[in-house]
Amino acid sequence: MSIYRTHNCNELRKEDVGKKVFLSGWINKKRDHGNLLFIDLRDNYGITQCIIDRENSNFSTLEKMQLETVIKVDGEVVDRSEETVNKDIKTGEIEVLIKSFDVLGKCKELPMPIFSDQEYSEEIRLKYRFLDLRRKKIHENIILRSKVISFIRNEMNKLGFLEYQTPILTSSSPEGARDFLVPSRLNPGKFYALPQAPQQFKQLIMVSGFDKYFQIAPCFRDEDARADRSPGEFYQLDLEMSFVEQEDVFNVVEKLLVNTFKNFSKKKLVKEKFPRIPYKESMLKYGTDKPDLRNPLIINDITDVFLRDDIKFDIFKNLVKSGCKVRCIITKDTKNKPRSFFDGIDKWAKEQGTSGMAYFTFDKDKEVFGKGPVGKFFSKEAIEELMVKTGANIGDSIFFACNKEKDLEVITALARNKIAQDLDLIDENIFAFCWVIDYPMFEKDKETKKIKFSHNPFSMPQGDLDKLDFGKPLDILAYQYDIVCNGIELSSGAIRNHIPDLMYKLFSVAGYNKNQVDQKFSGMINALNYGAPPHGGIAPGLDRIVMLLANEKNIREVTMFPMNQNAQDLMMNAPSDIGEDQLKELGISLKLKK
RNA sequence: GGGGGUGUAGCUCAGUUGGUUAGAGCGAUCGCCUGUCACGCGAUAGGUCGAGGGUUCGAGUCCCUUCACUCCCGCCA
Repeated sequence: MSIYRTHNCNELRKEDVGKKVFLSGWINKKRDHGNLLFIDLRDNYGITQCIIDRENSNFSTLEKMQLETVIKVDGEVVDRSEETVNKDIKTGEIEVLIKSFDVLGKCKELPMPIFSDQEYSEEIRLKYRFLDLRRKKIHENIILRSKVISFIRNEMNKLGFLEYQTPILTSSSPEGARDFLVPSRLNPGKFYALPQAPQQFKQLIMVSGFDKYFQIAPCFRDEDARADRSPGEFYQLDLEMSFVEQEDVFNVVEKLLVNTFKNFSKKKLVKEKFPRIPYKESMLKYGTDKPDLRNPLIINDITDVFLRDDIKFDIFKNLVKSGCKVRCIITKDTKNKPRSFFDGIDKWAKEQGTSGMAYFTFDKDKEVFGKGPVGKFFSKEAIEELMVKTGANIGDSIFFACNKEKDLEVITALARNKIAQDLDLIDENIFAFCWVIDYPMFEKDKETKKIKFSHNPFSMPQGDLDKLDFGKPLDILAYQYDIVCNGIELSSGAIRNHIPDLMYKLFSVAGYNKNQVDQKFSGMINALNYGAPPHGGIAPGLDRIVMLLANEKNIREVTMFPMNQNAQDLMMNAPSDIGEDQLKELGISLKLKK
């Protein structure tokens, strides 16, 4: 038996009345009645009310104890009268009559209260993270995270995957995010990089013949933070399989995610077979490659209609002639919405730095007409064509904007969210998953205008490999796929290119010659020459999965010891200065910008 | 690198048009209280109003600079 406790703080029940017990934990709350003192004793498992009165010689010292002091209570379990039962806690039918107590850990005056639903500044929470983590909500989030991880490990094992570790100190790679670098003492002037993902290693594991790999893998990227993106480090459920096609990966991952989400959340999954949306279609219908399918609104391209002569909306017509497109969103049955709703959307769109959203409502007297400020520019026939094209009915409204395709995608995607919010169309109690598939292999860099890999340079191109047209690289699609849930990108993956010659060709399109490829990806390109199996995989972001399950908007709420937005650990004081001697040993001198 | 928000007691916040000695709740300290579970009641202490500069008879409040935190854009194969 432990010298500290016979039971934890969530264990004692009516049946235990009369038992002599030890409990240890934190003083969560005191209620001092002068001659009678209630103490809520808290540990990881729950809360037990302990009680002592003035008759006991320990009363006055216990009365003075700071909250959050760790004590051991020696007492007896006693029954509570019916009126004093607390139904909110599992131990609420009993209490522990304190005989004596010991202080196990003293506590200074607290910089932040533990027992409170208040919000606190991020700064103080992160500096005193060990206190913050005692609070109920985040304590439960972290436990949830642990349970999700162990559930996933178990599921992966059941699916025949084995977990392997890959190096943390590895080489810098030219594609992708900024690397975190680690100087090498034994190789002065040279640097390791922390892996942005175990991408090459997991492919090497396949070449090594292990068939099915997974890992709860730490990934390091030196990029700026967001609410759903930790600076520095995050975790992926990294997985890879040999002798598979896209479909095989989909089957495994759908099974895993459906089981996980069903097991840990009460929210309903809209579809257990995730819909598949080609990248191009997603950009058109949702304006983004991470569509929130809880939102029923869909974007339509109506550029053609603006070629008609009986539309007098000259601003848009002229833009269309110069190559712009027109896209719209139809809202169902919004005829009677107040003017403020429509103008609100337009005003909001202008605030987003666009030319705004035009709108009218499909209405009918003797014949159909457009009701609203710009309705008069559209003939009866033009309106009828719009209704056919968009599936709109009398009483529905149309919001539309005109711009170059890329800008138009951005604004219509934002408008789709905004309108859905205003009309309260998004069901918060569901998970809507989808696959986004058929990503283009390459894209044009906005600034340099050069061709670059749009996602993963190791992806396998689609189609007949002998007939790929490298003269039109932007038309080449890849076996590259993302999983999106409620508008959040959960993971991306691909069937990999395991054919060295093809790899060289694709890299040459992106501006790397054979030597550069050999040098930068030596381990992998070399391995592919010695009998590589066809393989593919994916890497769902673990932190984001837990965020969705815990219903949190910020990744720090599901991370035990996160850094702040400037990638500083306020509790441990990282990063920190280092001594001259350490620098000298590494052959490094600092030239800091002022 | 750029844009927005916030910064007042240990914590969470209020503070009017620029106007007397900057307030409240929680926490702390002291006192009272034997059935609370956000216990109750009374008192006390606690402030560089993020920092610096300016305007003004007078600045928590207006202006400029700067710092910190946060959200977003860029970035994140």
